[in-house]
Amino acid sequence: MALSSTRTNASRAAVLAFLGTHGAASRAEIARSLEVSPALVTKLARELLADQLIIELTHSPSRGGRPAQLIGLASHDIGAIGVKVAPDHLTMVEVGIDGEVTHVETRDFEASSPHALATLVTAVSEVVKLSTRRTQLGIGVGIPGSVQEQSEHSVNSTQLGWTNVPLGSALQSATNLPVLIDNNVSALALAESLYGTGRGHDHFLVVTIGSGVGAGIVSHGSIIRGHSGNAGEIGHIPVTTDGPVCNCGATGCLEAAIKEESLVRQARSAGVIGPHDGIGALEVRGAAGDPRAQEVFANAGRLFGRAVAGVVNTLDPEIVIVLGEGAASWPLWAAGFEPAFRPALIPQKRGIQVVVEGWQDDRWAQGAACLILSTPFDDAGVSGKQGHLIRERLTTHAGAPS
Amino acid sequence: MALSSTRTNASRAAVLAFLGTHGAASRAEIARSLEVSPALVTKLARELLADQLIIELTHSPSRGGRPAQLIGLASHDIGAIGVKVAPDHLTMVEVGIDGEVTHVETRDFEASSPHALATLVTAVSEVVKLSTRRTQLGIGVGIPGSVQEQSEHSVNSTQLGWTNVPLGSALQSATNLPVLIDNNVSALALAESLYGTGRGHDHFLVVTIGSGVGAGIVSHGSIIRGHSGNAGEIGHIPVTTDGPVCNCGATGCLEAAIKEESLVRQARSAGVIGPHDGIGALEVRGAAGDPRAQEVFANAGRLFGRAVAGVVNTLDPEIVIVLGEGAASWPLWAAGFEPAFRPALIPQKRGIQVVVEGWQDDRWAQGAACLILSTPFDDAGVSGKQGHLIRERLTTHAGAPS
DNA sequence: ACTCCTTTGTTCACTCGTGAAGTTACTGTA
DNA sequence: TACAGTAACTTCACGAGTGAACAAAGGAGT
Repeated sequence: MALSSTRTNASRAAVLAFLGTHGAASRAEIARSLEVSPALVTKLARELLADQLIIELTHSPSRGGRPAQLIGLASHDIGAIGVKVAPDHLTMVEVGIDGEVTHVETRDFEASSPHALATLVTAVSEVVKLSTRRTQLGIGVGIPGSVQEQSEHSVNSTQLGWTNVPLGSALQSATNLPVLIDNNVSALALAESLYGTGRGHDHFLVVTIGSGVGAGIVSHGSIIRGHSGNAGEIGHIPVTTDGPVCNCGATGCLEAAIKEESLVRQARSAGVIGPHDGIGALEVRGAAGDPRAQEVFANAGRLFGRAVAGVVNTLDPEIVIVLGEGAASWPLWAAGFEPAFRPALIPQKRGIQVVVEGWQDDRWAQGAACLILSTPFDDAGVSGKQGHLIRERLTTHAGAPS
Repeated sequence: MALSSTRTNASRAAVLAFLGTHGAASRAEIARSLEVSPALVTKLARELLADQLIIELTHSPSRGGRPAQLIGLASHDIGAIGVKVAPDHLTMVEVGIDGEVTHVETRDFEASSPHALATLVTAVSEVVKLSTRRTQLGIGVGIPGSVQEQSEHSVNSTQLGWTNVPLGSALQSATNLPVLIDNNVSALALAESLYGTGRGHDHFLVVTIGSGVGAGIVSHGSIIRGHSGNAGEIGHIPVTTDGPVCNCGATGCLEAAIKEESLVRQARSAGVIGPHDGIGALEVRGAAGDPRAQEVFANAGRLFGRAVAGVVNTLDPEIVIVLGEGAASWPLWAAGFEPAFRPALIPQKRGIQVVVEGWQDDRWAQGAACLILSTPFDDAGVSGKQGHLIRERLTTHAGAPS
């Protein structure tokens, strides 16, 4: 076994990952989805069967031809760890290879503390240790910021106040698992394309609203990261000529105008909520029918709508997915969003579908875990050495108990 | 030969195209640029030498190791035709495989005429017939609009008033050459990445100003086209809440505010130029120092700067290239552009390079020709059957005269 | 029951491309 | 002048993946 581990056999891993994310499938279906020849899938399936990594299931009813022989994973006891790093808390999840979250854990965290890195490593290590799953493929981390050298170590994030923090190598040496780190919204987009609404769409946009504003861009089936990993920073699209000064230094940024903190400030100074009330109180007011509260959201919706329209015109996605803490109060946003958004699109795009997803807090962390689960599909090998390790774990340790 | 033509040998074509676009190079350099192994280049070079498609040139001086043996194309008498289709005129060029324009021809054209298609086909056929070049790889066409099914036939363009015009098949059957059609700005971006400033950059933005406003997006080395081929329509980013009604039906579109026609209208109603003067007169006024004319351009520059800043924040390109008829008067635009653009960027991007290219009118058509010249590099085979034909022509007909 | 059609899955010969190891031909240094 | 260092190129054995042809297993119409 030690000798044969040199050959990584990328497509073996891809087949396993496909069966995990998609569920049982026929050889023909796998070949079509992974865009390889049926001949290859036959060969791979034979090998994987011999290694007891997959099993043959029932035949599915024929649709005018030979009925398909479904194959599925021999063991679903495979998964990954996902970590969301926020300025004030950590969320860690364990997910199965089918994307389902099986364990959630949230802890307070102070990103600006000098012990932040050590605290994070300890917390993640504990989650790894506590896991009952037989095989963990790796640890995915989503951060509000960018990563130098995709899949490599150092992390930069203005929101966290981190510059060149060697998060990757620290986690890796502590847990002995492969580690991938990426921007949190990009990770979310990845999750949508594997398990969510983005499935089957080659071009879509994930936009998030909440404590910040961001976008994950999927084009031609893969994530757009940009030259320095900063793609998707739609929070700093200029939308007004006045408005508050953003912490990026500019005036009129989308984010400065519509992030939660800003909505709260507007509402407080207008006397809609008390000087110590937060976004929750504002939402309650709006839902209860207070027109001044509703106007705060509607105004944010209008600005957001115009900005997103610009992005849609520029990138031509097939659908737009709205996510984030703020999505919970979308009905309030929508009053301003829809009338601002649609008319500002080019005519061909005015019918574009906008999907608002119910928000669960663990979604970010689940997205981070998808960094791991999606590597086997990464033809270009962007994930480099870590990706290699993940594929190796998948094709080696994922067999049925013998 | 007929038998061996079944194997297309994609990388043979890629090597030839690389030598054409890049100039003579060593095997090692080719391997690095095309991201293949040196072993493969050795093998391919041997074959191509045997077929007399390439020749060995001088050794280049060593830089501390074995000196590189340069190889170059046996014949540079290879080229392509590029066609720019505008509402009122056609520009056709012949370019060499090195990207140089060797022949230009412009004709009046009425896109809305019922005979438009026939006229276009005749004009292009004549250029093909007149060509003295021994091998034409194909015909590239750039249109202001989108193409259904990349590399296939039918064309949609609101600017031309065309819906599902079978331009591709018409040109192909008339000339018996491979034909590729694409959006004109995307084609321009392709030209920049092959022969221009974009060379060596994996992420850049080409923005054009003039009778319209558009963008070509290159990300991770390839053109972003979007779900329905409409990516890059930055002309309809909303930038003002008032402003003239755009012909897309919306109010406040970038294009409606800053296209030439709009600048002229503003200048006329302000009395800066006479009621029958055009953009040329306005530029002369501005260059001569008329502050009112300068303000028209500066205002356009401001709007443009803010919009482009939003796009840069969203896509994180490495450089921005400004092109188009309007680029000739860039100094006038710049007065408004720079102070609006830089501060609106996220801090990491404030140093981004903006390159303004001197404008030649045949540039669009040259870009279109690059659709043909770039196909050998198209790994994914987006260009489909036509791409196949082009590669075949390149590896078959491109030999030295025997 | 028979034929035709459709779709799935398999076999086989073959090409493309690679990694590893070695060879060639220079520059720079003791 | 010998030696190490460096980079370009070559050879070779091997694996991954494919196209083409075929076999298998059903449905639908007659």
